[in-house]
Amino acid sequence: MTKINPVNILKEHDLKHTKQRVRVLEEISMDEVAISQPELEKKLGKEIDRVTLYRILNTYEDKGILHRIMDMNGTANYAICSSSCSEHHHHDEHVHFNCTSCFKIYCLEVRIPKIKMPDGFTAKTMSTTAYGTCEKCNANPVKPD
Amino acid sequence: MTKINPVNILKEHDLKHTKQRVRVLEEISMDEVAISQPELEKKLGKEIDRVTLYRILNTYEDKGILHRIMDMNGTANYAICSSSCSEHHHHDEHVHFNCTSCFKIYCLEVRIPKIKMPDGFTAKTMSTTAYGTCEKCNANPVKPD
DNA sequence: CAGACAACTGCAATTTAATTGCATATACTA
DNA sequence: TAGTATATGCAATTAAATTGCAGTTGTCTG
Repeated sequence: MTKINPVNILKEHDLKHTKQRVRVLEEISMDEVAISQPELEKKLGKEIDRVTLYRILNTYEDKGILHRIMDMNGTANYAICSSSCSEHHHHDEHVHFNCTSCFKIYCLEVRIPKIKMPDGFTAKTMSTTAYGTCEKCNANPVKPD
Repeated sequence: MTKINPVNILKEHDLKHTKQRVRVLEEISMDEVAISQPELEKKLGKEIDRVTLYRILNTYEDKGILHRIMDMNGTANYAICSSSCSEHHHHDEHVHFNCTSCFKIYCLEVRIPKIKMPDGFTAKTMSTTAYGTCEKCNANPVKPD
């Protein structure tokens, strides 16, 4: 995962520079895996109001700064978008890996293969998630934190 | 979509035959698209208690009778599993199509292509969803019901 | 650098979704 | 058809998400 600069990202997207917004970006870029809304809330709950967090995440998603990955429970997970994402088009068409042991979600460096749609169906975007055990959990079985 | 017989399905899975369970299967097999929990609740809310519906859906999923597809909003959608599904393994590895206009979810007759995982990652199941406009909405732009 | 405007944040209140416990009703078995 | 196990419905609870609004904080301009 490339090193990101929260302040630049905000500038690039015409967003005001506030400490809450910077903190959210810092936290999300901390780890190379996606982070869930509840985890974020747990980590930032003391500094950032619950509602503000929702709003920041929505703003970031709209602007193409984050992409959102739903896990099997319908919980939102967030990861930094690659630089080619824009407000109007997300280029997050890589495969995600959802570990069923530690529940982490990884953005893999694997593109989603082209799939031919049946007649009449027009696909704009694709989402693929693999479920299984990740490298860490395969190495040493571990419990979620 | 093959014609299903609710009573047989219940028998095959050692589930008691109740009118609520039959109704849920009837309703879900009505259409060839997956149906969301809220839609089901809207349709069956007069006959079946909200809580009972949750429980029936969970039971069916556990037993491999239904498979659950999460849409972009984290809402659960349900479709009848192909007959090869069992309690311990779902064979629903076909591509889903989520229409962003009418919000229907289709189970396509397209298998998810094999994708090679990075070293250390073991994938047990895969899920692929295409987002776009379905045949009906392509033919005549329409609003969701 | 100060003032003004627009936008963001936090709090309170509300809405919506999901879960749990328990009493009653219902299916299956002998 | 009586007995038992299980499913259902209701009430209450817990959790998640949204909305409105007042007060605060950034940014721009003069």
